[in-house]
Amino acid sequence: MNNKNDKIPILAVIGPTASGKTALAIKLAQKFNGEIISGDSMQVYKNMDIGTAKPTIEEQSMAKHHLIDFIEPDKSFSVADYVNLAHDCIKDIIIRNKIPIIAGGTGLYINSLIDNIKFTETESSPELREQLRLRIEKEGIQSLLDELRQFDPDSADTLHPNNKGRIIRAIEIYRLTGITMTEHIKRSKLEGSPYNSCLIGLNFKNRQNLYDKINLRVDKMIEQGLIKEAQYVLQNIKSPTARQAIGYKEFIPYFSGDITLDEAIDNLKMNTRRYAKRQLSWFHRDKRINWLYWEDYKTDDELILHAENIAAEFLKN
RNA sequence: GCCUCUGUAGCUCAGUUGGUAGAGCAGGGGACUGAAAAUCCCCGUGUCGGUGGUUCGAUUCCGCCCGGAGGCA
Repeated sequence: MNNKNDKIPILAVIGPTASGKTALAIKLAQKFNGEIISGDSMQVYKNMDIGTAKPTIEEQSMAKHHLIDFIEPDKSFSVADYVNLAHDCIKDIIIRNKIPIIAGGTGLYINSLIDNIKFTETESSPELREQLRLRIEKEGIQSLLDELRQFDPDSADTLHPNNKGRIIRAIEIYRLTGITMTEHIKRSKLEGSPYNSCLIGLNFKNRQNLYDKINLRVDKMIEQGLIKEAQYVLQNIKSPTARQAIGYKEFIPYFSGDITLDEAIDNLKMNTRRYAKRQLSWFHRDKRINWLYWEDYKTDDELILHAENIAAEFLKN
């Protein structure tokens, strides 16, 4: 008897940015005695509160939040770090007899966690990447593709020549571990997952409604002082990770006087919309997700009630 | 009131010496295994303002009408 009852049950609230994940996750946590584990690649960083739409102090007081606001923006952080921490987090929550609830919009992180994707021990090498980047400048991308093809023809065929980052990574992983990207992906999935997860996806039927929400939220962020926060982050933090975050990078040309504030805000809204679209692309391929659309309910409470029923049904087993 | 310019994709505009049209941006779809809020790929049918006329054929030429900008009174 090796059915799903042997597995650890976890709830997950996913969806594009500004779809209402935080609020629903808190409701579920309150209802089912749960604790929230963030599935967000940017909310892990300190000093980036407004721009990453981190749960407020008040929201954090309503439910215990994990993996938020704990790492210096100058430190590097990756999926591998995330899953290690999150697995421990889940263990801890289960021991204390509570329900783990994943909430976030970083598809790669969340899928890697719930599907128990295994990463190698070896960390990445910024030096090697820089070296390969320089080689592209000198010799062109074809040179790297030729090298890659010698040991990993599958990756060489699949990767688009313009996708330099992935090509560099495919070479890096082989040089560092002796294992090709193709082989690594295969092995990463071998173990199977210890979790049985109930995935609730939040979205709007009309894209425009999502975009209205996004635009509105950006305006709110500005009111809350995003410009000041961005100024601080851009001045004090050199790591590329923090500076590439939406809500910060858009202000670089504003602070340098190249565009107006209104232009920066418009760009921020646009980049957030595109990000939401990419998030949806990622989540759409996961057929396990129970999608709930706000327009299908007369009130927000009705959607929340429905989500609670789905979760209750799931947890019963 | 008269004169000139103008009306083409959601926006800014090309263009067709008459054979029903194309760029940029916006937007849409997709990929994704150690910086993923990153990185990358694919996608352009729209009553060519309306209506009559000339023509085998009009978005293109002509008339009238409607909308916009400027000039003269």
